[in-house]
Amino acid sequence: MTRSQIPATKPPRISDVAARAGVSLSTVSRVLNGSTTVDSAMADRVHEAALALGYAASPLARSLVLGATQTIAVVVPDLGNPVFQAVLRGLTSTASRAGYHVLVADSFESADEEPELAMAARRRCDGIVLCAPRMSDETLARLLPALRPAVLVNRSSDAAPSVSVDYRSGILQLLAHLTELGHRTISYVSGASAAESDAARRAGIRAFVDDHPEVTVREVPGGVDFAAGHGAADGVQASEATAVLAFNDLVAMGLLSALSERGVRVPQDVSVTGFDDIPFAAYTTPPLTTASVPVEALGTQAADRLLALLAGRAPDEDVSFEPVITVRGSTGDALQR
Amino acid sequence: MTRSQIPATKPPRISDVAARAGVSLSTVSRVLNGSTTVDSAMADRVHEAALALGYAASPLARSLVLGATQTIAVVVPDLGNPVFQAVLRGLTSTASRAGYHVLVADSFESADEEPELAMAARRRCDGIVLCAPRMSDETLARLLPALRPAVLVNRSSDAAPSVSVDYRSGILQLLAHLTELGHRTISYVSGASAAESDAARRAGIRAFVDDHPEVTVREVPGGVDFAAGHGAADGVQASEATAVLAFNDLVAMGLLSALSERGVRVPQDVSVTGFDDIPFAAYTTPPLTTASVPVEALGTQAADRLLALLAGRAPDEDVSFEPVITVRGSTGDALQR
DNA sequence: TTGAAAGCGCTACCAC
DNA sequence: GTGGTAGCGCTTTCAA
Repeated sequence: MTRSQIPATKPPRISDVAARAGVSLSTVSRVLNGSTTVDSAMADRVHEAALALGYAASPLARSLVLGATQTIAVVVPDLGNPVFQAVLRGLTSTASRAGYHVLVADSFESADEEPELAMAARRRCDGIVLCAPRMSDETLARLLPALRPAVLVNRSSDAAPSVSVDYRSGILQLLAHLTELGHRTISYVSGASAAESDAARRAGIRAFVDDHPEVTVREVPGGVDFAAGHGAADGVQASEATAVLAFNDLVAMGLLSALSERGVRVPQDVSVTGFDDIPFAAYTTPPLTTASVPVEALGTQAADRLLALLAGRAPDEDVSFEPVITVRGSTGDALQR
Repeated sequence: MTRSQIPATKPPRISDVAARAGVSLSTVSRVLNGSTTVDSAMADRVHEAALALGYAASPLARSLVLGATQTIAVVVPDLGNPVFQAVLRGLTSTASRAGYHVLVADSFESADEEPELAMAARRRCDGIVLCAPRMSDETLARLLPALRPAVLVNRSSDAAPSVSVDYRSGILQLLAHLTELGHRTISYVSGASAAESDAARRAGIRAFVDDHPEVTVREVPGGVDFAAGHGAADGVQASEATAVLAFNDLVAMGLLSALSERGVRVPQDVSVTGFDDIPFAAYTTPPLTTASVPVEALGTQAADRLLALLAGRAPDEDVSFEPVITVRGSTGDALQR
């Protein structure tokens, strides 16, 4: 190949700048870090030399001596999930404003590899944001001391600050909405059973059913993505429910798709709700009734807490966002059946 | 706060392992890097000590001495765009399989800050993948030598390998499809005018119109997201076109939404096409006819090339993916009008 | 085969 | 105010 991929010249080092400016390394370092008072003529010469050479201190060397990398890591279970994409986005935005870089690690839904992945990421930076919904409490507890400073997303611990969503509240609102429409037999297409967020939805369902004996909710095994929703169609039809609560919007969309293939009309034959209100929920056929979650805020707030920790400040209290339900076309009156 | 966020103990250093195993630093390093032959009894002692101490070499220190960080960076203009999300996903998957970490930098559509952002990211890692559709050729040419090794996404250069999409071909296929349906007056809702991918679409349109004098294509200023598509509805209606080519799926979805609000039926009143075939394009109302782009492959192929460069191998030839059009419900016969 | 020591590039302490 | 110099934690010659 004709195009060389090796940088033409190695980047200049601090000694090059010192030599060119005719001063010591220490002086260059001082000038460039704007610390102590330096003779202004000297400072000028240093700046001039640095500029001419295109010098910038090696972040690697600085990090080693300073003990700080100006980088934070985020571990997510699936970068293909709009929720984690939004978290990453919020995180990146807040981190970069504070001069921090972001290292991203995708565990590809493999809870087994998460501890190692998190540790590896953590060792190359100053702190970590962990989105590990399926990691066991024991593993998390064992891991956290080595990960600190760390912030948790969607799970709580007394060993680290956290930001989460009140899934229980969201599911209660969704159930109230469906009940109001006259639905009495409802299916819940569940998510990953090990996840705290699935447990929270279940708890909400139990609480609601206890208060409303006339309502029956049956669980249909699901998952967290399109395919899981699509595959749950059999179970949903078998349940004879008039409405179904899908674990999240992705599952709801997969279900919508499978239902449409079978000629089942939504919401005339069955109502469907999602969860999260991802940007595309408004554009499905029919548009999805769902519980809106401020997903990007999850990322910014997690970053805020981690940055506080890194700055030696006390992080804000743990926060739990209340979803707000958004009624669209996928839910309708049970009597229409 | 009761929960300390400072790691209980500083991580063990190589000297701790050496002391515990009763050997020199050099020996520990050799054993752990599996290089030269070492006495097996000694090696055992070292491994034992390392395990007991939970030792892992500081990536920072290793990077400094080795001159390699095992990290690659990716710069994207907008992490909220499904296309770049997919690129990131593909990249992360390939990189992690090769033992590389990924640093992600979002320029938030600010072309001005991209050079600095890219440089800052590049300095902390071994190579970079650049998605900078709006950066000027001059800036790119100036930047590239300092960024190398680098791989470009969706723009070509003789100074770096690249992977891209043949937008021209995709737009030609879309136009052929619409023309076949009888459409003669078509609107093109454009993207960012500085982007090479927009220029490629324009070139396709010009070529098509040259060959098909009976077809007229008028340009309506657009953008790259939902809002841009929504805002283009006025222009589209004013153009009296029977079909519209949206810059991408996001723009198409925004347009679909605005059209629906105005009571314009798709595809009865006007046909709409997108571009990219993002995962949600199949779920819009109506489902979107679009040109499918193997967007995750863009990321994996970019990573492959960068990893080749880093391994001192010759990267594969530049690749240009041919979109394949996927006809769904948003396009229909022009005669239905 | 093993250990001592140099050095990756930088910052910060300590004399001057 | 400025310049030596130790040292961040590690790998890798070079001797022994």
